[in-house]
Amino acid sequence: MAKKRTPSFPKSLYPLLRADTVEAARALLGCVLWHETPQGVAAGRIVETEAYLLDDPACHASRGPTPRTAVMFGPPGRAYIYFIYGMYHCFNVVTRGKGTGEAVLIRALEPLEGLDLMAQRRKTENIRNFCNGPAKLVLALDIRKEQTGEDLRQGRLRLLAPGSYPGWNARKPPLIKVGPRIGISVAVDLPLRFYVADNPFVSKA
DNA sequence: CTTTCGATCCGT
DNA sequence: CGGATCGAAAGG
Repeated sequence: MAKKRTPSFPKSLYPLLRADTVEAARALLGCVLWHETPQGVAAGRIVETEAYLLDDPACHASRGPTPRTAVMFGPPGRAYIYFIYGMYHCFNVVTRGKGTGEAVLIRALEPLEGLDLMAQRRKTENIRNFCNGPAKLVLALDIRKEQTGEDLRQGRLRLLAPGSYPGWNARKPPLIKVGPRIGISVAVDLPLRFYVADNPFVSKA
């Protein structure tokens, strides 16, 4: 009988989250976002990210800490989830050390586990529409705003190593493409969006 | 207190 | 391309 592997946070990721947000945005591609609720587990591979930097007017933390963005100024590896457009939420991974407000927005996942739950929550049978957008993946995994501040190395909401599920060859990593960020009105031209080339689950090619 | 507007999604 | 929908944050 095969030994069942417990999903685990990639040890090498934490120093990177603390050190450099752009490198973190690249390194997060391929990692798995995993959420366990009373209904079961839903998980997907991260295929699209965006970096939000301190000196960047599009970054929520760029004008100093507020009640909403306080967690961005805390330790790395925590969840920052915010409410947007009156009806949606977006999920970020906090980066850098205490006092520095930066984060990586997770924009798209390739669905891996809990496809039935995702279909229910997203009210569609089309797998491509489960997690191909920042608010869509929050709905598909049923992530709540109250989970802001949770440590993504352990607990119900986790970041897992790329090898945690089949379908990722660390020896032959896919091409990473770079482009401008989406949905912002300032600093539009900065090349801070990263995505896996030729992946059908990215929100925009 | 009032106003503005947004790191989006969906149907047309 | 416009409508839905509401809280955070900036301004008076």
